[in-house]
Amino acid sequence: MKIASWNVNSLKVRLPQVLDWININQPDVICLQETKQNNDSFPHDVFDKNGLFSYHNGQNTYNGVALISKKKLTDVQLGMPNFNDEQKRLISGTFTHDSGCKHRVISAYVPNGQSLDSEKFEYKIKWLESLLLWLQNKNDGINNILTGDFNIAPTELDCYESKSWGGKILTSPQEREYFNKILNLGFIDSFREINCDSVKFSWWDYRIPFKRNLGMRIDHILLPEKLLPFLAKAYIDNTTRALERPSDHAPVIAELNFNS
DNA sequence: ATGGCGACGCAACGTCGA
Repeated sequence: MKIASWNVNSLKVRLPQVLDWININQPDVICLQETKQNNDSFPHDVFDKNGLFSYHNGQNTYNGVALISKKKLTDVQLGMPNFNDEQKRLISGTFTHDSGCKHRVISAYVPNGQSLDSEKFEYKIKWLESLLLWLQNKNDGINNILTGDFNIAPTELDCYESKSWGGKILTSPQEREYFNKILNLGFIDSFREINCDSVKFSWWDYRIPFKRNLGMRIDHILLPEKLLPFLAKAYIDNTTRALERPSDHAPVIAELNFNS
């Protein structure tokens, strides 16, 4: 099973790149963030034509999350019932393997937070609290695969110039504490499991030339601990960042091998 | 080099992202 997560920063602009990427990489499920469009204008027909099932929790201008899957998903839910959120930042659905085994795949777009003393940061913390509660209550026996743009660089390895960023938004102790609280629910950071000490990024500011590689690793695929024995690969495809008119984020990928 | 770029809504440039 190949799972990918990509903050596309406008699906309207990035749709051709997303289709190309899917055709080349053949993910079973790809989770998108920042589609920046309403459900009415979502290109379900385009995905249909490519033999893909698509599900969207949409919003114009900001936010918007989607699941694109080779198989039909069940129990698709928009948002978190325990948090009445005007911003469309979460969608989940259950993927059933040929074996009958089920996995709930979650596409999350965690708020950015702007700065530690802003109201947006309070909203980010509230949002993360709700996510923790929601995950705790999802104890129906189906494994949760939590993917998305977390807007948190978990450790110093995940951020260029950790001295200058240290403590600021995306790298603060508070945010990292919440990331660890999520892990403590029984998740593993798939990328870090496979790449113990490598420095790789999933986002690069548009204003700094990509070739300088001043980025952060803020997009993640978190797997239930019990899936660790099946984790074959976890990586970031930063080639998309060098394309013409790129998203500022690159796809992150985890491959699970249930056959051996 | 804490500068700069890109998307959006809207039809000029302010807001937001990370």
